[in-house]
Amino acid sequence: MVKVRRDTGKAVERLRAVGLRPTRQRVELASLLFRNGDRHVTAESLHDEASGLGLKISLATVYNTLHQFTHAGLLRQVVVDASRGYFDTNTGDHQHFFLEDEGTLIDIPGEEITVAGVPQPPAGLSVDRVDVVVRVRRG
Amino acid sequence: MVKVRRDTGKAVERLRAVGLRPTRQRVELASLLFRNGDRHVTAESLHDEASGLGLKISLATVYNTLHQFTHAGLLRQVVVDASRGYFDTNTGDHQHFFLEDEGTLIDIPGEEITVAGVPQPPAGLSVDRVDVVVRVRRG
DNA sequence: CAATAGTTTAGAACTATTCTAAAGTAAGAG
DNA sequence: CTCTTACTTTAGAATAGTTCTAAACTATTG
Ligand SMILES: [Mn+2]
Ligand SMILES: [Mn+2]
Ligand SMILES: [Zn+2]
Ligand SMILES: [Zn+2]
Repeated sequence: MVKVRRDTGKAVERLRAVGLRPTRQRVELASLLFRNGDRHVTAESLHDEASGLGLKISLATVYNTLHQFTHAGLLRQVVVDASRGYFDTNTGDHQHFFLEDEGTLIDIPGEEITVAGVPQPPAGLSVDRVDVVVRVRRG
Repeated sequence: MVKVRRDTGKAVERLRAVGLRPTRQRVELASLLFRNGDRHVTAESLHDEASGLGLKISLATVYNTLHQFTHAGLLRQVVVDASRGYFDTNTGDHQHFFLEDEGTLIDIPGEEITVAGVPQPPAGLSVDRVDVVVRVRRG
């Protein structure tokens, strides 16, 4: 008989696959982040969520973990707000609606949206990525 | 005989036109910002520039002034970096290259670049603006 | 188990930005 | 002009998000 608290197995595998030790904290955060579909979190929102579920983890570790996951390719960062950093579990080609009133992000699939007419970058530089943010408000 | 230290007259007019008192500090900053073509500044870069020219102005006033100019429609803000806020003297329709290594912005005219296929925003919300950031690096 | 490299964390430190409240100044009235 | 007042500037304190430090802890391997 195996005792399973949560769907922790997949998280452990996922961590091992990218060369990260499956510590309790990393497994718990990975479970929260990758359980369902795509998510957009800030360090503090994720920390609050974990704390609210009774998980014991420091904010510093949440920051460390989000960066490690990002460097491992499990997450990407999204810049939409000068005062908060967002992390996105969807690392594929896509763009965002940003609800300025709520501070929330909604994905726009990469197949739906297109950017045309990007001029050639200045000499010696190459395009790293093209980000589109559609800012929306009530009204 | 009129003593003119700088091209200060246009700045004074511009401030009066938007209902801002032409104080020494606002006139000096407006002169720096709007003298030549388009500029992209951070509060600190503008403060450094002013200080370097021997102008006496506090960083708090630079922040105040940049926000007042923005609210008056003389500037707009650009979000490209989670750790710094940029202000843009070009308030027209355009997008940006962001040189991630240097932290500098280059305009892309609005007529050159196009975004197609933006889905309808969620119910009750309307599009405020669409921002495109083309992130470029050496290589 | 023991040894060790990697990890977590409390709290200090940092950085960009905003706030406070006291001193200074532009603008209109007289 | 000069007075009066509302607006402005500013030094320094305060915030907020994030990173750093270094000491305690733990996953992994032999
Ligand atoms: Mn990083
Ligand atoms: Mn503002
Ligand atoms: Zn996304
Ligand atoms: Zn611009």
